[in-house]
Amino acid sequence: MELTPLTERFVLHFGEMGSRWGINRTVGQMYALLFISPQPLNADEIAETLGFSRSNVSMGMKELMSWRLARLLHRPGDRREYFEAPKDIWEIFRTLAEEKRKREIEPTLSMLRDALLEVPQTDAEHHAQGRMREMHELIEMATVWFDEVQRLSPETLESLMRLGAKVQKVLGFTDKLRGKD
Amino acid sequence: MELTPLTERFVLHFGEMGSRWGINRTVGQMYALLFISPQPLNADEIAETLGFSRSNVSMGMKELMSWRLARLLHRPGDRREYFEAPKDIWEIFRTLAEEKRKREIEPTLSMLRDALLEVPQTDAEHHAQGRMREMHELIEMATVWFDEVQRLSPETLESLMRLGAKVQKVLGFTDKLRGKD
DNA sequence: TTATAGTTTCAATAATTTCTGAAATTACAC
DNA sequence: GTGTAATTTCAGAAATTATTGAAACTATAA
Repeated sequence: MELTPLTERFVLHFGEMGSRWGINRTVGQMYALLFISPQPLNADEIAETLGFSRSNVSMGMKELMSWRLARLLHRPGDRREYFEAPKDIWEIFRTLAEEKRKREIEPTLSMLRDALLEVPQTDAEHHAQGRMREMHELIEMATVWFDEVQRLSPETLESLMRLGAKVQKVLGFTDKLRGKD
Repeated sequence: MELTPLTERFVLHFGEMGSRWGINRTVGQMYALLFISPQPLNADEIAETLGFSRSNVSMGMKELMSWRLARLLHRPGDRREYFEAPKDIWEIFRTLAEEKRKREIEPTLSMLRDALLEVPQTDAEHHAQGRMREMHELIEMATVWFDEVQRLSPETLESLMRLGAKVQKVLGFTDKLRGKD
């Protein structure tokens, strides 16, 4: 498969951004390629298009599958494995949020929970525990919120998002909006 | 400054998680230390407590300041620079979200905007552009939403969060809740 | 079975990132 | 100004992470 200028730009960008997003360059490119591909691709096509080794593609796809950003499928009469990226952009959004939460938030939440069970031995520990409690409460609240909101249908979520800050008015909350900084 | 077992655990955890969060181990530890410290610390104290080189602390603090997760202050009669982490947990949350958006989302949004201006030359490009449009729309919507909601006071935001999915009921939206997968 | 296409593993190495110590710079007190 | 404490810079060393190619493994067709 040949990349057109437009698709190449997209793929290269995902490669560059990969490191900021916590995946590596080649995995970022592989995902971008799957995302824009009109049909599932097999590992050789991916390796050939992007110019990576076959083994790198194998490992990269494993990683993408662990993020649930790629799935495996087979075509009748072809024993190679094909990969595709989930189509529904809302599903991708949710999946990504779930995986990030599992990897980047849960471990910390769990560490905080443990730390809060300890009996502080010094003033310093007492203070530190207070800070940890604040952190724990915020993260806990945000994740519970996320859990609940995630169960809404994409349509409702979209309406809610489009409502934005106006939700506050509609609900009759009183609030002073913050200035731009 | 000596770390107690409780604070050491917290600091080491932030070091470990650092790489998943896009900062490195030592910067993660530095932030954790500042976060739980009851008073501002100078660079030597940080270096000594965590066992890093003085120059590493200098670079680390620069990075934390670029994330607005640390700020500089001076004490009368002491010419060293002291650092502290913002106290308000909501402010931290907002700051982090803003910085992540700037670094991890804006560049992609901008690439997508450019790509969507191009006239597709082939079927493949046409399809790819369609996918990019979906991605762009979702990100755009989410960031506009975030902009607006961010202007709410922490109190309102907290009420809203505690409302969770019930917001949908209160607003009279009809929606079927999604099962747990 | 066996042959072989397809996939994965893994040790070696390439590339990148992190961290340090020494030198340079800056800021302040005298 | 000069001297010194504090900070930053930066080149190289150390550590980590990414990538490859060859070998091992697996599944299927003949």
